[in-house]
Amino acid sequence: MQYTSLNSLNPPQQRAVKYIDGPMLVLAGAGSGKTRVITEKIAYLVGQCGYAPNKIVAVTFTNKAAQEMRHRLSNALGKQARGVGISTFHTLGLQILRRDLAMFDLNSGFSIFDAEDSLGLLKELAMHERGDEVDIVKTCQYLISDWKNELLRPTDVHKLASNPIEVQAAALFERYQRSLAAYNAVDFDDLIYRPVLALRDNPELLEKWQSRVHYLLVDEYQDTNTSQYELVQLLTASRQMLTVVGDDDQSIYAWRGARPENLGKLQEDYRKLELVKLEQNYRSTPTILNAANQLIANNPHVFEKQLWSSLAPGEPIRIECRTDDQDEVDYIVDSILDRRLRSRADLSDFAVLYRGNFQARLLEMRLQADQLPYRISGGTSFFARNEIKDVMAYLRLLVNPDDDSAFLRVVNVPRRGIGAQTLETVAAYAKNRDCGLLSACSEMGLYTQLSGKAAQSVRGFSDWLLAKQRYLAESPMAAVRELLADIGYEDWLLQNSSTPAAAEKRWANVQFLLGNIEKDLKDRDDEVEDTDQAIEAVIGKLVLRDMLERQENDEEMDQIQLLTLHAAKGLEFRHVYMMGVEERILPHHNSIDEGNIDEERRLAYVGITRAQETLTMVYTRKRKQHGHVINCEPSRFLDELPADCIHWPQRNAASPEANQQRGEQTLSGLKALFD
DNA sequence: ATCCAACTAATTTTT
DNA sequence: TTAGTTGGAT
Repeated sequence: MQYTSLNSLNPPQQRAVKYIDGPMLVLAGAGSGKTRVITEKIAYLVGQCGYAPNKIVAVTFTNKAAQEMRHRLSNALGKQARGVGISTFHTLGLQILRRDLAMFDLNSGFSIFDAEDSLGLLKELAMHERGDEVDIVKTCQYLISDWKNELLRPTDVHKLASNPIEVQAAALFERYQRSLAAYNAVDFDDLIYRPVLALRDNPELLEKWQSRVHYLLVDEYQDTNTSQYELVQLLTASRQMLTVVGDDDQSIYAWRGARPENLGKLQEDYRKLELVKLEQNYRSTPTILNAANQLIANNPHVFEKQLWSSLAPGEPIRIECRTDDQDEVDYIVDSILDRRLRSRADLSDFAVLYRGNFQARLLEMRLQADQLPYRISGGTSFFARNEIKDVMAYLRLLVNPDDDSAFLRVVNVPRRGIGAQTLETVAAYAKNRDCGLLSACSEMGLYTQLSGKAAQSVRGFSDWLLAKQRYLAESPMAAVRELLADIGYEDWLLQNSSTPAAAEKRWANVQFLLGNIEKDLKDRDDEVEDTDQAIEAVIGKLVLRDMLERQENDEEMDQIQLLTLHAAKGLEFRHVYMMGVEERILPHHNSIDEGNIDEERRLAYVGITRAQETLTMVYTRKRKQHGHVINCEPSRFLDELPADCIHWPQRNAASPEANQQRGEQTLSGLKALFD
């Protein structure tokens, strides 16, 4: 294998790729080619250093990033890329759990609860005893999640809990974990939490995984939380062979447990840590980079970094003041249309970035009125769709009869006349017998407590499901298709959708899901794996939204991109518009109150560094909020930008309020004269 | 079981 | 303002 591509790397990049003697931290500024460095390094490890592909593991946060890396690696490495373990933290954790089911008290086919399932379970546990309010339970859910990310066990938390809600959450935590175990289930956090706890106090298990991971690479390291970092540390403890890539200036997820200080902590934990900074940016004009540098210089830094670019200077950053939110949207759209003609850009070269999703609403209305195609970030993801959750719940239940969450979702889809009363009875019986709801349904004893009609429905449901379960083992796809046909799911969608067209789309979503499952099952057939467990593995992966083939260009490709600043991380666009660059929005008012302006500044930094050619920042004087008009002030971040990089015509222009005030003053002055 | 009215809360979001 | 949720009524 030839490594001509190494020559096209700049010197720091080459150093990052070629240093393989010990732990290394790559500080990769925005647009400095970090993904390229990671993939080249893997190729180098395999091609030049004799590492077996399957002894290398690369971890990312999202499936999208993992896919991208896999794709790029197969370009660099060809067939050998297949052996390299590229996965998300959660998938890696899943593998650890799956490898030693017994150690984790799990049975094959165990379920993975998503946030919704987990909230449902917590509600069940908390509200049963006391009529607690939903938002209290939600707070508990967050607390428990935080604790898991900090690797605290229920016993640790009992001592720690300081206020009443924490005490309650701590009590819930313990019962919650027990329930999950009873359901043969884990939640998302458990996928990392439980493996780490086990690796921590089980030397044999640790050694086993250390010998599986000879070299570890971690992407977006600034986003790791405590448990993820601990996993990294454990896996690399013996060999100390790791490369982590990150950028403290792009840490924008502290609010969900990320610990950017993990970057600095590496220097303490790996004494021989080698450091490389990637400061050459290949994305943006020097004007944009200077502004970004200057802005972020206001944040404290462990590692200093100066991005530079060898491109032509480029246009100044345009800062626009508009009278209100409608005017803001009109300006942006008009400006995009104008620029599209003048610089012969496609609509997809334009991105509008904002702090909160609500800001996209007006923009969407205007774009729709103008019939301009756009793509909006967020929205209900594929797996949040009801039809997908329904089918997934059926699959989960088939594979794991103890999954009560799935049972409850599915029991009346379609309506089977099994009401709340009946379910109460089943649940009570199941609790008594210490078994899952579905198992309870096949016990004779239950039917002494149910009336004829209810008993018949429940019986029918459970017998039918058990038959499908048997069928699933011999012919998974046929079983699933038959199941959906039996319940008349297509018709059910038709009845439960607003329009026939919507129903058709939802049914198409289901077909898409089935297609992906089928494909993944086939892929598994090629490799040597237990067919019996294949469907279980496929469903487990599906819950993690892994392996799903992107449903690409079902519509137009040339669309204006509408994104939150968070969603924009990692992307780039020729022309970027940042809207609502105002106090209380871009430094968000909650962050102002809590005093963490730094993360908001990083958010602005991420936004600015998305732009390749031009950047326009817009703020308004007034905007409607919750139905009321409020006055706005330009963001403090605008004042932090260097004057020679910006074009700000309306800077210090008197605001209407100031004018009005002045008017009132003269008026009162006149009054005083008369008095 | 289903539907409607009233009430509430309103950053960011992946797995 | 609006969307989503909850509780009550039919």
